[in-house]
Amino acid sequence: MPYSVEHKQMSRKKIVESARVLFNRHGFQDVTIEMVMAEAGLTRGAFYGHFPSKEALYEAAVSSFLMGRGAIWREESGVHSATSGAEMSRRMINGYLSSEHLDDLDGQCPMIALPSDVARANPQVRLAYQELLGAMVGLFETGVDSTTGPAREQALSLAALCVGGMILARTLPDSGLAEEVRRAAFNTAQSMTARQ
Amino acid sequence: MPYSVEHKQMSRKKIVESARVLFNRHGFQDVTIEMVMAEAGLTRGAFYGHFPSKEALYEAAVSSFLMGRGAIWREESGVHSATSGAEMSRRMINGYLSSEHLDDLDGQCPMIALPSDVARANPQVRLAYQELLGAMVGLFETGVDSTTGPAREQALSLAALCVGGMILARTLPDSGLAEEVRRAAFNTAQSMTARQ
DNA sequence: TGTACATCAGTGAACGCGCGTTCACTGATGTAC
DNA sequence: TGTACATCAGTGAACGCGCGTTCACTGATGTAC
Repeated sequence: MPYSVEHKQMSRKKIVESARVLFNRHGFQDVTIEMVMAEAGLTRGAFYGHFPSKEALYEAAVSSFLMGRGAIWREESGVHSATSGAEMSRRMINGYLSSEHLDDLDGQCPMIALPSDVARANPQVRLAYQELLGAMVGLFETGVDSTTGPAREQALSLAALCVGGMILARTLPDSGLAEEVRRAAFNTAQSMTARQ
Repeated sequence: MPYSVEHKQMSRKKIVESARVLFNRHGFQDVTIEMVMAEAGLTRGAFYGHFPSKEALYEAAVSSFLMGRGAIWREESGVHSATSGAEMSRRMINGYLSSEHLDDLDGQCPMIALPSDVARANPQVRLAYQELLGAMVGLFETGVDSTTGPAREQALSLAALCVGGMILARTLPDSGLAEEVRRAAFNTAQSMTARQ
């Protein structure tokens, strides 16, 4: 047998990782397979040994966020400790609507980086996006102020506020205004968590 | 002199209108100049008599929303009548977060249709986007519940909620979940307007 | 231990196609006289 | 009023370039004997 299976899996992982970063920064269409493969230390032709098409890579890249940084975030929010839902939500909002996240073009959440790209992509890609939202809403559901309205409704709105605030802040050319939007969303989002 | 100046302006208007609809539906990159010109009843070559480049058309298309349907919306919200700020905001939210707006791929607000495209476009295009947001925030500023926090902060958050909710609803492949997000954002947004 | 061989991840040149842009030309309009 | 002419919006073929995808080939790995 040639090489080891692990070797090929390692290449695949590098390709997905490069793709996630490049797609986040430049969007789906402006990134070429050549760019992704070069970033992964390989050449163009090898790509089709790992993925059937560029769109298949897109799906893998969006999904990978959930297992990568998304998992770290949930961990840091206290998902596996005895942290209350409200405290978890506050921590998540703290990270998600932070200026660090706004500046992190490479590592940002794909929900912020790629909304209109994904809206026009195939169903698999959109499903990967939906799973990201599902993870966020699931966390928020345990931490919103349910005296104001149904917890699920509050959680969905809170997610829309977080994602929407960051998308707007990312898109506005006036960085002062962008920062103002981020801060406003941050404050309002925090006020939607249960106080205790 | 050949033709009339009005004739050329009419062509230009048709081009921008076709572009706005097509960009809204397919995004910037998937729309070709050929498609835009065909929709406007012209041929490819004529384009460069009106615009120096495809990006220049992009800017014009985003801007045109403000003068077109955007103006109608503000009118319908009661901008020029004696309607209270809160009532105006409620009407705007009613239209913006409506299921009709969610289904209107051609006529929708570009803030929803094109966020990640615009985020990577040139500063002029981003400025056109910013002006759309500015118009929305300006209207909301007079109508939010300012007992909860500064009116401007509330207005910015409300805009983020409206735009974010619609972007998510548009992107999710599960239309049931999409509708749930739209409804949640709608209810939360309405509850953020001043009651009186 | 050493040599022949099979496997297959990766290489890199080439193919096809599409699209933004250019440009020489057309023909409708309306002015000049 | 009628005819020649200047203007320029629009036409459509062609150009160039880039990128997704294909494919014949290479060479490193490790097994067979």
